[in-house]
Amino acid sequence: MASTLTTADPDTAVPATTVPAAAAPVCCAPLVREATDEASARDLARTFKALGDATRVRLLSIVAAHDGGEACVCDLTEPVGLSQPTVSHHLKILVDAGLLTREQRGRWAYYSLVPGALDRLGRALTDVR
Amino acid sequence: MASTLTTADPDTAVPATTVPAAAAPVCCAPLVREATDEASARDLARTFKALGDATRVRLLSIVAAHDGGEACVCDLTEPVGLSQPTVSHHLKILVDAGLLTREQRGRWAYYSLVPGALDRLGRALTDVR
DNA sequence: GTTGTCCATCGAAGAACGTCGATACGGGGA
DNA sequence: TCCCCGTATCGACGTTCTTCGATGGACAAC
Repeated sequence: MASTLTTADPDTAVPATTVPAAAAPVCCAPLVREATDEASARDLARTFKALGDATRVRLLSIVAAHDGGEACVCDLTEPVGLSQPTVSHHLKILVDAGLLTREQRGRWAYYSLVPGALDRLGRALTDVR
Repeated sequence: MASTLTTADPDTAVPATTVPAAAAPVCCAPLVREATDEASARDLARTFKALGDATRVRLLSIVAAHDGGEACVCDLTEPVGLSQPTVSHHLKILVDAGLLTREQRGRWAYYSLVPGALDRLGRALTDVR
């Protein structure tokens, strides 16, 4: 007890751990007023986890700052000071998170930012406010 | 080879792995045009890592949506369905990341969002573009 | 003073992560 | 055709993370 005396917990807290989605009781839901549901939180966390490593942040930044907004693996191993397999591993994580795209051209694999990905993520952050 | 023919790598890439900071060659640095340096990347990644867990995203959201924008631990254990020590642990991580503040009032510890933290983080994201 | 409640810390167990060397695949050039 | 070069994948190792139960400290009520 004492957990239900501060707000209307029985409305959302009790089923919040198991409720899948849906609902949207009233119109124009005020941002994330009723707290992000479990599925959305998992999706958001998945993307943030991809950015939760200094090497990957640097890779993203280097790719963005590179000529034409794209770079191959051979351009990235030296700046981050890691082995080629490790860089490939990090790039795959960024691709899986929807932040980078991979395009094979001849022998080289070129990575570039997904256009609206970072903006969308940034907007999700200000929504949680 | 082949790694230096696409851009001016020798200018920044070679010492980029060891250079601490400073520099700022010209005025008004164009956002993160020359790629985020190692220290900034580490700071950013530290914050993103704090958001890289679904439980912590939900905690942040629940706190924000709570009455007065604050909540005590007893309000949070039930919605996320985890033990009290685990919730305390996650809250500490969010506080250490500068996303939440803790205020002790009587027996209760109230957590609330740090005002500009999420906005600042969101702006850092759009800057990397 | 004693008891009960709220919360943080401690120690441990299991899972996940970052990194590497070795290896395999695939396309270009000789 | 054969070899070289750029990447991805595999297996392994050490570290970090998530979670729990148990414990201890602080405050309020009796």
